[in-house]
Amino acid sequence: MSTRPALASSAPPADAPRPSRRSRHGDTREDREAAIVDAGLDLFLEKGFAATKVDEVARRAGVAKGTVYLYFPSKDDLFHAVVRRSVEPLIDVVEDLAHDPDAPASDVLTRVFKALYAEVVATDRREVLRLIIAEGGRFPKLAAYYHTAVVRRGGAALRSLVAEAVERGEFRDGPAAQRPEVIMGPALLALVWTLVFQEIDPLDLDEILAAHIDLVLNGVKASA
Amino acid sequence: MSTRPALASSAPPADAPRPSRRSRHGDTREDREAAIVDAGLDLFLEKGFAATKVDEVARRAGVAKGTVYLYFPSKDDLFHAVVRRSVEPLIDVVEDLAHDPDAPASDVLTRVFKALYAEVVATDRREVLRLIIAEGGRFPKLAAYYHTAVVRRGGAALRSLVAEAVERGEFRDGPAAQRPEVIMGPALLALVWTLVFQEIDPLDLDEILAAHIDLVLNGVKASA
DNA sequence: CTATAGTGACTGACTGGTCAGTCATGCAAG
DNA sequence: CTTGCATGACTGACCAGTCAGTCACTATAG
Repeated sequence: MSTRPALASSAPPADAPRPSRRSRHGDTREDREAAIVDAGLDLFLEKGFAATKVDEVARRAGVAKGTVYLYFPSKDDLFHAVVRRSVEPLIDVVEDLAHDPDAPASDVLTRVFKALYAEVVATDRREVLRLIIAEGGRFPKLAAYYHTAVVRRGGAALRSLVAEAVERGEFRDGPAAQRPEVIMGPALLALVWTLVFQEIDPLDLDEILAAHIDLVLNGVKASA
Repeated sequence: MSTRPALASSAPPADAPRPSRRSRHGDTREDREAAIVDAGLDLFLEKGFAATKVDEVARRAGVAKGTVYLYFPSKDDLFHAVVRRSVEPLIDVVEDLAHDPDAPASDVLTRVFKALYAEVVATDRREVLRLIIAEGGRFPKLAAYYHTAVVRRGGAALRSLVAEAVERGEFRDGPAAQRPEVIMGPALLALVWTLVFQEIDPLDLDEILAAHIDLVLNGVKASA
């Protein structure tokens, strides 16, 4: 396992272009893996980790249970892949919006809030957060990944946005400007509310978004 | 089996004072039930519903598995009892603080925020919210209970507090005052952050509390 | 007061069912 | 023919819920 035998004459070079043989059913290795992850995404989001059966994921992906284990060593690993797959697209969207150094910070924030409500809170993507909260305790690596991929990156962007606005005199300095994470709070509230009470007492997201923007901008703007 | 013989002369009257026999081990029925709920509380909070074994709850409560089923018809019912038990104390604490019609609303809010951070966000009680979020989907009754017991009640109190402050001219009217739920957002953010990222990147709750108060009060206060 | 029958709280081995992960076999592509 | 992907029946572990039996205590009889 440690050293290769020296006689490796006809051994394929390490950088062999991977035959990439088509699978039995005519699709590529990547297609199948994606199908499995997609099926897992649906089911994990819908039912959580424990209640989702590997067999079910396999059937929804159109493969047999054993096939799942050709692509992922365990249910845990499949779960990680699923979360990664569902988080990554989010990041790019938001990062694009936030990077606009010349616009007033209040415009940038408004735009980001609107995007978050429309693209996350109001869609099934919010379920990702349920997974993170629910399973984060049992999968510390999951929490760590999410922290690195989303929280740390988003926090840094937010921090610099606000710091610049303070310097420019657009925002008031103070405890809130020092801890700009708090301004995302109302969006999280809307998200969690929707997750838990959607059926019982659905939130009017437009109103909440307006209230959020109103509260935050008045809370941090330098007094006129 | 169906009817008693008519001669039941010395039958005890229906209103007999219930001997209230002590249980085999010398403690009362209520003691044992409480012990089981307490054990369940620990374990459900720590591991979630699916990962907690009834046998484990029983052992921690110092009884046999079968005994649990003498007190609760199913694991689900035990779970409900556990959540109810852990939520009820919270409500009273906060409700007391909030009811102070003569104080300025900003003082009342500050007091409530401080209490929430100290009594919930900074303690194991925050785990209750993880349960609600994680299992709310699979137990709609749980979400409904929490909504009635906590959200609806708290929301009503908050709404009237803010409405009065607006009338008095202390708070500015506007979208935020119309949807005062949003002002609780940062506390929820702190709570969820702590739940998920405690180990990785712990939050300085004092700073966040200060930022929260700063943001919210400046966000809703009528301009001087 | 002692002996005996009655009560019901408590126990834990057992059952039936579920499910993650394995592996002998089949089969299509090269 | 050979290679290695794909299959799904199978295994072993696990666990919610059950129930026949035990035992501490109570009530009544002698």
